[in-house]
Parts: sequence; structure tokens; C-alpha cells
Amino acid sequence: MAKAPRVTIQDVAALSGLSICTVSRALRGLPNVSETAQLKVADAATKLGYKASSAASRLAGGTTGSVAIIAPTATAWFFAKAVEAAEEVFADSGFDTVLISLRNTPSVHRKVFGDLDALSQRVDGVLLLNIALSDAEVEALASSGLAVASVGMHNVPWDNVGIDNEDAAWKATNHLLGLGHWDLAILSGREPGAGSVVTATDRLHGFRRALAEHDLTVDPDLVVDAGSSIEGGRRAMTELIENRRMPSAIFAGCDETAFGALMALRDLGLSAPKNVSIIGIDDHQMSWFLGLSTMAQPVADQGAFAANLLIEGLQRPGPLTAPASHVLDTKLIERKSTRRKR
Amino acid sequence: MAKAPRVTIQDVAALSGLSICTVSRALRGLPNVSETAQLKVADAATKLGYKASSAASRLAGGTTGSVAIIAPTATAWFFAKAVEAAEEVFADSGFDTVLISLRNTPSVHRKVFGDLDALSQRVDGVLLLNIALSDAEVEALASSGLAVASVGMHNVPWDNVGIDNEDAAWKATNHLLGLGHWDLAILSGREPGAGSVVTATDRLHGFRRALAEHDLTVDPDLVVDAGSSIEGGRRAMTELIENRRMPSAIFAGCDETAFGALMALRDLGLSAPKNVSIIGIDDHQMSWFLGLSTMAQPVADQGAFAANLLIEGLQRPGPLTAPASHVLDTKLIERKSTRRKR
DNA sequence: AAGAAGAGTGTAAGCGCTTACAAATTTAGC
DNA sequence: GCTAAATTTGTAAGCGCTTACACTCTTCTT
Repeated sequence: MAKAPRVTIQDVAALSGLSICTVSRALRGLPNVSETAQLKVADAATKLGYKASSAASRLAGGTTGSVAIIAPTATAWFFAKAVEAAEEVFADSGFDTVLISLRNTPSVHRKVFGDLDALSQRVDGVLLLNIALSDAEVEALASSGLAVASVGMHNVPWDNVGIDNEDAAWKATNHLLGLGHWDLAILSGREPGAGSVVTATDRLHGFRRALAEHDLTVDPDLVVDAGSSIEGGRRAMTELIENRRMPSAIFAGCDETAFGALMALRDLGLSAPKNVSIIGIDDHQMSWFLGLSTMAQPVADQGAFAANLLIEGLQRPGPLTAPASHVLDTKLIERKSTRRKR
Repeated sequence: MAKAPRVTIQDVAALSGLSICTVSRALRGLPNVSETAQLKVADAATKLGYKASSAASRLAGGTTGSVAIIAPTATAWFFAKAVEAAEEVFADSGFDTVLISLRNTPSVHRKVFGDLDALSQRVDGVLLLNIALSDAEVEALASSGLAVASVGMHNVPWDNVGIDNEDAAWKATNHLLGLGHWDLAILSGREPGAGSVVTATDRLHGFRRALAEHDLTVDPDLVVDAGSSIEGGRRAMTELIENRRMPSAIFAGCDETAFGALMALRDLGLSAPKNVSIIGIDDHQMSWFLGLSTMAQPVADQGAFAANLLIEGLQRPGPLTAPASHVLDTKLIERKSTRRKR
């Protein structure tokens, strides 16, 4: 298998009997190219199996043909799913997907968002998944020249898609409240700051609002940081029971956190809903199996939708004037981990 | 925030009072650069915040500074974990990580491996995760000019790291056999072919060998294709019970498949180990919770190890002469989903 | 002390593509 | 049927970097 002797735009030009300039334009679908030329070029290109060199295009002022997906972590269920869905859309549109995981690490977060130039050098656009950004970072990103789209963020000057996290949390909490539980704990995502997940904040708000609407106060002891992993949920739940106190019901920031909580309960010989009711958000594949009540959200849809938004943004000529925010539905799924308070 | 006026190698050259050629060499650590020059350049570069344009480097015959991770799917637990671990290594070494998910789809597999030129245009090397490759594909890849490293493949002309899948399956099967079960079923990964996962084949071999060593034959009805997802496991288990027959024990190709099987059992009012013993491979975080016996394997380690192998390969001057294959340990973890046959 | 060998540096020619701008061709207008 | 305008095509100058190759100094040789 000999080293393929790269076929360049010159070869296509030669074969089609046109200049490389015309070929370049034809290939990119620019106006001012006759149909005849268009066809000749297309013909020659396929015949030669021509593929433009992305490096050369980029250098000459074009684009990189790749986009970055930035996720707080790549292993959590939500992100793995969203990433795969987005990657599919990008791949089908001919974009390379550069994966950047912040690994829930503030220093990585700062490194990535502190050097947008480096980023904009390698990709045309970025897809942000639930990233908590400071105002300065938002502004920097908006004026970086990069196309941007996101999942689960709001009040951002670019297209976004997500669920209404506050509302979902509010509904989940109300479900608990409706079952007669008023002594509620929340296994929350990390507190705001670099490296955190934006949805966590919203969900905490929803939780607080639901309680407030019922004239209930939030016991600080019952708000525990659990991140969004199984491990974190387990740790948080253990902390809650051993060092704080057992609530009547628990709202877990996501299903994986709830799984961890369920584990912790079992460690201590307890279980849901017997000793405590528990509800999550996500509708992870395992939730049905574990009988976990949850607020279902469409994950792959969000990833794919946002990816399409980004691609549109990439193709739009001018800068984005009116960023749109799309909200997808969530749905309460009652299972056996929650039941009426006795 | 104004559009950053790109700082080029020229600026560095000017500031350091040297020629761009010397700067280029100094920056890349090539020989024949005096220490003084080295320092001056480093100084000017940091002062200016200079970052080489990957497009230009690439075009000028250099490298892309990015590597691809190719996985059969990005959502399965094993791959999500391995991808994140590898991405971390790459990021820390300054490489961009391009994620390519084959989505368990043969056509995507063919598209990716059928056009290695396109690939080698965008990345310097590829990290293959458990990809089942034909001999022709292996050869094409080996002579593509790309650096290659892999997880879970064997007899490949590049560095590889993995567990001994056949051995792990053999041990898992023997665990079942040792408990007195001789009527065994396997929930296997997909059969060989484009888009399949190579470990599945090995595990099936290990299963068969263990049975053969005990003079047992494999009932074709008890070999069912389950892919490597929860959904697949559930489907396969349902198929097994409803349309074939209930074995005494089951070896699931991976933990997620086992989870699915557990779900299917419960759908039918059955459970493990009461009605059937079941063992998986992975030691997924949920396995402990579900009491699933399994063969534990180090996933993040494999991803990180392979990533380092790839980076070494990228830095090695000549072509690889003696590909090394590293085997990591697995360990039987007995939990309550398997028990002695009564 | 003169010449060979080396080390360090600079010059200039691209890599394959995009993009003003100029040139050539077609179409429209009167 | 001839000019003005519109359309299509070609020319050439880079994009920022690498890399032969030429060149200038230092060191050793003998």
C-alpha cells in the first residue's frame, strides 16, 4: 500500500481544464460558476477522489472543518449520550469532532476558556454542554469569532437547547411534596464556579422555589453537594445520614446521584421508599430497573438538536442577531422509590 | 474584546532578534540551536503568547497536533471511561482529541477505515478501542503513515494494551462450572464483522474453551447475540427464556448486558441467583449494587496506557519495529448473582 | 597558523488552498 | 449591431510554517 500521492486541487483543475480558482469556487458552491464548470469539476473531483486539505483551507483563511464539544466530564451518562448524538450529527455533516472534557476540574476549565485563541485556531465552532460560565467567559466566547451553541445554558448570546431545569426540579420536588413529604433534602450538583455544571444551580433553585411556595424553609443541613456521579451520590447520602439527619424524602440532582444514594441506603440496611422517598432527574436506563421515580429528559435529542444549531450557525453568514433558546419537555415518571408519607 | 491579531512566528522572530527559521527550530527543540537562542525564543514566545498555527504546521509538512480515538460506540460504559482517560492524557500532552464513534454501524466503520487518507490528513495518530478489523484494514492502517495504538486488540502490528479477554471469559465460565453449573448460556457480543467489537469474539472463545475442557458441548440455542448494551442484554435474555430455554447459569459478555438480563428476568418474575446464576465482565459501578458477580478489569488504566503508547509512537522517529502487547490483570469478584447449583 | 570540520543561523522555496482583482466572455439595452 | 453591464474565469499574492541549502563563525587538526 504505497503512500498515496496526494491529489491536489491542481490535479482537479488540470483534469477539468479549468483554473484552480474556478475549481475552488465550484467545490465550495460559491456563486458565479457556470453549470458546465460545476459539472466538470464535480466529475473530475470524484474521478480523482479529491479531498481538500483541511490544513491548507484553514491556512488560506477558510475553516478547520472541525468543531469542539466541551463537556464537564465525558463519563457521566448524560454527557456520554449527548456527546454521541452530537458527534453523529457532526460526522454526517462532514465535521470532525474534537472532544474536550473538563474532567470536573477547575484548572482545566480555566485553561480551556482562558485561551480561546488556541481554541478558535483549531475549530470553527464549539458546542457547550451544561457548562457554568462566568459573564466574562460568555462575553469572550461571544466575541471570539467562534460559532457557539449550547445545551442546558441560558441567557447566553447564542443558540441553546435544553430542558427547563428549574421547572423539572420544581416538579420533582412538588411530586414529593404532593405525597405528603415536607422534610426534604437535596443531593445537589456542585456549587457554582469554574468546572461546575450549570444545571445543578437551576435544579437547586427549583427545589428551593417549590419549598418556598409551600412556606417551607430549606434546612441547610439537608442540602448536600453530590456532584453528578454515582460515587458522589453515595458519599453525599452517607454524609447525610451519618452526620446530619434523615429527611422524609430526597430529591437527587440526577439519576446517577440517586443510584449512589440508593447504594448508601443499602449499605446502612435501609431502602427506598421504606425509609425515605427518592426521586431523580434523567430517566437513565437503569432507573426503571431500580424502580427510581424520576423526571425524564430527552438527552440524545438535546445533543443532536444543539449540534444542528451549531452547524446552522456555522453556515450563517453574519453574526447571530437573535439567539434562540429551545426548551424540550420533561416528564414525571413515578416509580416505586417514592410513595405517600405514612 | 477585539479580534486577536494573530501573533505569528514572525513576531517572535522580530522580538527575539532571530530569523523565523531559528525560531521554528528552537520551538520544536531541534538540534543546532544555541542555548542563548533557545532562551531568547522561549522568552519572546511566552511574552507574546505565541501558539503555532496547526494548520500552517500541518501544511508545511509537519503534524496536526491531534489524534483520533475511534470507538465502536461512545455511550457504553467501557468506552466512555476509556475515552475520558485517554483524552486526559492527550490533553495533558497538548494533543487535540478527535472523537470518532462507529456507532456500532458497519457503514460508518467502512467509511472511516475505507478512507484512511482523509483520516491521516487530520490527525497524526489513532487510538483504536476494541475495534474488529479485517486483515486488509490492519495492513492499510499500518502503512497509512499514521501512528497507531490500541486497546483490546491482538496480533496487530502496533502497540496494544488490554486484558486477556479469552482468559477472563474462561475464568468467568469456570467460576460457573465450579459452582456446579454445566448447562451454560452466553449473552455474547455481536458476531465478527465490520462494526463489531473484537473482545466479543475472544470472550466467546474463552467460554467455549472452558466448556470444551470439561467435555461439555455448547448448545447453539444458548449462544445469543446481545451486543454490549443494557437494551441488548434485556432483549437477548428475553429471547433466551421465551424462545429457547432457560439455562442453569449465564455468562454475560459484559456487565451492562448482565444488567439487561437481570431486567428481563425481573420482567418475567424471575431473579438471579434463584432461577439462574449470572456473571458479567467489567465491574461496572452498578455491579456492586446489583450484586452482580463479575470479572473486574481496569478500564481507565487501559485507556490512559494506550494513549501514552500512542504518544510514544508519535515521538519515535522511525517506524515501529517491535510492537508490544501489554496485558493488564482481571480479577474475579464473587457476588450474590452466582451461587452453587442446588 | 592555515585548512577541515562543525555548530549556529539565515535565505528562500514551497505546502494546498482562498481571494482580491484583472481579464475574458456572455447578455442586455437601445 | 454596437456599447454597457453582468457574468464567468484566470492570475497572482499570500495564509504561517517547515526545510533544503547556503552562509558565517567557532573549534580542532596537523
